[in-house]
Amino acid sequence: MATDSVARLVDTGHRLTATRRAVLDAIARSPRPFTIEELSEGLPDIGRATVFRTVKLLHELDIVCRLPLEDGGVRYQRAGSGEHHHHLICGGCGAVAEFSDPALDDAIERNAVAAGFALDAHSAELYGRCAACRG
Amino acid sequence: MATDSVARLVDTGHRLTATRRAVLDAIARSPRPFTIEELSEGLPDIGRATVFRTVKLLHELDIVCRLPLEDGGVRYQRAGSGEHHHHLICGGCGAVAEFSDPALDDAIERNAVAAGFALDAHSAELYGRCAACRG
DNA sequence: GGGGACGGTGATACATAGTGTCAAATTCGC
DNA sequence: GCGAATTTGACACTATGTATCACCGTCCCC
Repeated sequence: MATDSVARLVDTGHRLTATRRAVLDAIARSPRPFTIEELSEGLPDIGRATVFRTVKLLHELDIVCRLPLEDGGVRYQRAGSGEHHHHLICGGCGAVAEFSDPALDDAIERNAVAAGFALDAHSAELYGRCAACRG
Repeated sequence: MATDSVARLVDTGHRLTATRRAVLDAIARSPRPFTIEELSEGLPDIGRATVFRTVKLLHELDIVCRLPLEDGGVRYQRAGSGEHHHHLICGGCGAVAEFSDPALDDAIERNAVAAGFALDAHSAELYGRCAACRG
C-alpha cells in the first residue's frame, strides 16, 4: 500500500519506525482530507508532537499535501502523485480534486518574469462546489 | 491619504472611529507588509483584539490584502487597488508585487469547469526573489 | 548477536494567530 | 444633547504548531 512512501522515507536517509508506519497507515486509511487533530485522535498511543513532526516530514517528501482552506484552516491529504499539481477544494463536502495544467504554470512563470522575479515556488488553490454538491 | 478607505468604510455602514483611523494611518505608514503583532506594537493604546478585528474588517472591504507566506506565516498589506489581483512575494526582502492576468484567471476557471466545479474563489501566490535581491 | 551512536519519540511547556464574551465607552442620527 | 446601536478593551480561550530534553529504538559494525 504505502510501499513507495516507505521507500521514499528510507531513500532520503530517514528511519522506518513503527510510529511512522502507524501514521502512514492511518493516512492511507483516511477517506478524506484530515486535520492533524483528527489523525492524532485515531492514534492515541502516539504523541501529538510526533504526529505533527511526522506529517511535516511526509509533506517535505511530497507524500502528503497541505491544503490551505478558504477559511484559513488547514487540512492534509495523501498526495495522489509525487508530481506538481494544484487543488480544487469543495466547500460543501470537503472533497479535493487534484489537477495539473502546464498553461496555468506557464501563466504564473510569465508573470514572475515580467515582474523581474526569479520564481522559487508557487501555490494555487481553487475553492468552489463539486458536481455532487451542486444540485 | 486614506480618504477612499474611509469612504468605503462609511459606505458599507460601518462607523468611522478614532481607533479605526489610527489603524488605517498605521497601515498607510507601513512601508512593507506587516504582521498584526507588529501593527499592534505600533498602536499601544489599542487593544490587540481590536487590531485583529479591524484588519479583518479592512480585509473584507478589500482595503488590505492577506499574504500567506511560504513558511505558513501570514502578513498583511494595504491593497494597491480594489481590483482582483495576485501576489509575487520576495523571499529575500519581503517585498510584494501585485499583478493581475486574465490569462491566469482563465486557466484557473477552465480547470474548475473541466473538473465539474462551480468556482467561488481562488488564490495564487508566487514565491521568489525580486530583481534587487538577485545579483 | 551484542553494543554503541544517533535519530526518533513522548511529555510538557511554550509560541503564534486568531476568536468569544461582556461591560463600558463612543459614534451617529435626530 | 440624547438615545440606540456599534465599537472597544481586557481577558480568557481555541487552534495549530514548535522547542526542549530525557529516554528509547534502529541500524551498523564488529
